[in-house]
Amino acid sequence: MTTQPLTRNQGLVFDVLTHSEGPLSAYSILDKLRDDGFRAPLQVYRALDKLLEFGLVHRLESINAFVACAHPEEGCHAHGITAFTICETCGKVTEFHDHVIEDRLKGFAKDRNFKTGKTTIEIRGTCAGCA
Amino acid sequence: MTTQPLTRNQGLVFDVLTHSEGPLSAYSILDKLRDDGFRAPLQVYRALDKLLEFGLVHRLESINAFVACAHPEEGCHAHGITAFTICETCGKVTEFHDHVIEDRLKGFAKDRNFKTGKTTIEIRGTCAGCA
DNA sequence: ATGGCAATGTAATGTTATTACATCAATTGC
DNA sequence: GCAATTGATGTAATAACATTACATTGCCAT
Ligand SMILES: [Zn+2]
Ligand SMILES: [Zn+2]
Ligand SMILES: [Zn+2]
Ligand SMILES: [Zn+2]
Repeated sequence: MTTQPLTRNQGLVFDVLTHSEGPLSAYSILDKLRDDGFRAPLQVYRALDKLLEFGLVHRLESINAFVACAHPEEGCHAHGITAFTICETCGKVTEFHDHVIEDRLKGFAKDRNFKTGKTTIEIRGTCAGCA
Repeated sequence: MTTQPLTRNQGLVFDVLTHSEGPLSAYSILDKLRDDGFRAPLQVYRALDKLLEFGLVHRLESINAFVACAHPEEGCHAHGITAFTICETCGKVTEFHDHVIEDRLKGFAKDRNFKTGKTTIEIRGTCAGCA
């Protein structure tokens, strides 16, 4: 896999996400980068778009937030469908991959001639530490 | 299952969704109900909250939209986890339930003592008719 | 009748995301 | 070298989605 060098803005955003305890909204990323010259949401969204494309970051649809990939060495694209648990108390996110689920979803789509684009699997609840 | 009688606002919102070809955003529901006296987003969101609670409507997290349940007689709560395919071309939504996927997700959560709340499964892509 | 409760009306505000347009920097082809 | 192209950036404005706050209404049980 050929790794793209990140631009300054992409690097800054990725760094913020990597060092964050949990997922962040685009606007909280913006706030954290004010001192680095960020002024507008678009600077964040543009960087995020690229990072998503590279497989370095995931978007959590159910909470409108972004999180660094758990194994960015590979870029997550190699691993097929990504699923998440999201703790609603502490914000902790766990990323996992399940081939049975993936095969099942692919089978359903294939049976109906549905051409799959992006698949979202997110479990919201309470993690072991917060129970 | 005991069916709640819907209030006027709940009934109007449910009716709009039931007669819609595809999913609708809260604000487009609002627009369709102007003539019925709706003035503010909150009227829609409050009705939607109840309809979601009753299992008559689903929220599609990945597109910020709402859709009537495919089998509202039962209330969808009886059927466990609900998954969707969403056509990005025509907007068509198909609802399905898969016990293998459900068991697999429950197993993952149980293994980690993660207490599951709501689970989202959404496949975005292109339906057979739009391919 | 009245106290409690769910639903409603309305305004204001907060949060998330995109459009539009100008500028800058690196690369390519001549 | 130098125009043309391409990708990234800066900035402002606006659109789209959702919630908070507070007043009011209608209903039901005591
Ligand atoms: Zn990942
Ligand atoms: Zn937690
Ligand atoms: Zn349903
Ligand atoms: Zn379609």
